[in-house]
Amino acid sequence: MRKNSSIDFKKKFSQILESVLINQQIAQIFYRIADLLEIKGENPFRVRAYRNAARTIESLGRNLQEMVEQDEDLTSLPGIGKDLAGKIREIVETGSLSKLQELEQEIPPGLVELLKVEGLGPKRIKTLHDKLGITTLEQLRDAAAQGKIQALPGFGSKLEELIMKGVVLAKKEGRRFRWALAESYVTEVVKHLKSAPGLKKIEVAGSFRRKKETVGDLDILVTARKPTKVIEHFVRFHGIKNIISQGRTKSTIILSSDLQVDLRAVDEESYGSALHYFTGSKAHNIAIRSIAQKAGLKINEYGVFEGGNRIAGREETDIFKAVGLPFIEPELRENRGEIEAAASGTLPRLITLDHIKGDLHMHTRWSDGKYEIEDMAKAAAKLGYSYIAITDHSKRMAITKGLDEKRLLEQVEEIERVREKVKDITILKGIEVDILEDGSLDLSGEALSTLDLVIAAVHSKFKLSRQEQTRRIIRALENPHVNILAHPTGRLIGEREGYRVDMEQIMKKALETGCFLELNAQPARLDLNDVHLKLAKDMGLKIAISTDSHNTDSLLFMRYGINQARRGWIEPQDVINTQPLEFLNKLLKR
DNA sequence: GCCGTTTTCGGCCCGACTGTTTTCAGTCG
Repeated sequence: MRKNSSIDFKKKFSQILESVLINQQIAQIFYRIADLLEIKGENPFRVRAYRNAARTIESLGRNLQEMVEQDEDLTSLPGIGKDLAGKIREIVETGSLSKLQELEQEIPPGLVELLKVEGLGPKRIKTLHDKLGITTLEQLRDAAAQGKIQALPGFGSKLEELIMKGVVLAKKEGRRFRWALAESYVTEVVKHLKSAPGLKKIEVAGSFRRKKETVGDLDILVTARKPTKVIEHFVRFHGIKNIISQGRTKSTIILSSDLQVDLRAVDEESYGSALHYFTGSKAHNIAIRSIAQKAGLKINEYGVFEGGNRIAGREETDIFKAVGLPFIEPELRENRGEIEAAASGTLPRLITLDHIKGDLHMHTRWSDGKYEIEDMAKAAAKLGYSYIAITDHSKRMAITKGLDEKRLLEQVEEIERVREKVKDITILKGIEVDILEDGSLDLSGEALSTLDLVIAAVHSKFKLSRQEQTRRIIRALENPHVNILAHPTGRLIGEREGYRVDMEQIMKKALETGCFLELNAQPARLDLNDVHLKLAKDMGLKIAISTDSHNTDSLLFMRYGINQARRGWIEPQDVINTQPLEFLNKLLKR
């Protein structure tokens, strides 16, 4: 009896395993419930509870499915109480949630889509539904076109116009910009703002300052003699598609790229608190304000207040001081434990670009790179590095002219010649060898044993099941020649999901075999992500931050890798290519 | 729905802008 039910359980498990990554699935269900409850007009704090829980789950390193299986106490997770723990259990065990099904019976699912329309929130959507029976974006568009909306109580012609525009944009909504791309817009907008009359301070806050891998909009904070002048100047930026709002201290524009930019002007005496406030994250801010509240203080973007008196706010550190904490780096401000760490004096001393001593993943003309070994070495030496590794593709990557055993040997000889010519940097002999479908490697052990380091990578068969893909990679890590697993999930931000793997298992295996995981610094990869990095750190697994350069310029991508590493709480000693060559070589002897 | 070194009940971050208003609701971040 018991045995049977456990078999059923396992069967259902594996079905879920096959479908979606369970944590993401659960978070999505909770977000959806929050939207539905909001439209229903439920208690906003209940709505927030679902969103908080979803955020916790998204940034959880552990696999919830395993936690349920091992009967761990889910209520120890922040924002998860008895009720939501039960719901998580239900999702893991049955693959769905009855509460969600009930809500979707009750509320037309199309209404959730309407939330994406600018200017429409739960209250207005409810009115549109109750008075006009609108349940879809199409019906909304038609009603607006027929002038039916402006006649509703609380609505008017302006709002109707806004909705008309909003319906078109709603479909594109949700687009996020890779950090590096956002940076190029930041540069332009900031340059424009700096020519504004009377501008004093300027800083880009928001998720951009937190170095999030993608950015939804830009938040720019300024101080100025006459803020309205700066805002007037702001809305004259050449690349504007649309001005959403323009007030005395605040304005929002949409760039022609569809990137939204918010500008906020504050007084000097409020600059620090405003910077903290607009840097976020929202979850971090709420947590900080709650602490302040308990201490009888009030924190808003204008300062820290006791009674009616501002007692601080000029510097960002003032905010932390007010709640008895040391400064917390922006990259950590996600309410993922940074406040607790600050309180206990265990904040990480985050890695910086200066700590990097070399780059362990790059390509040359021997495969799909654009430059010679010597060019790459000289460019890296200019960056002040003391070593690099040349890691071209192996033969399976035919399209890249990947190396077979014979050409690898030739390349090794070539590296030895270049070593004679370029003396101010050490060139390590490496390879990025393909992991074949069964987990074996694309080159013989004999060939690999001549090298200083071996990076193994998945470049094919992305669609294997989670179990098969995990087994494949684990087998590769068991190969005694392998040192580093490149871009461990294979994702391309905004383009391609990663292949499905059990990252915890992979990390355990890497730790056991003396392998390392790569943080690939290509702006489209940033693979590992912040949550995985934190997991690696917590497990004591070291990483390599590498640019995977195919030309000399992209050696500079290292800084994107550093951004990501900092979001993952990574310190210099967690990274192998911060180490001097001698120690690195020891680490590479597994 | 969560949470608790003043609380197991009664709180839950806080302000700007817009449009529709004649004093404010709704949305947004």
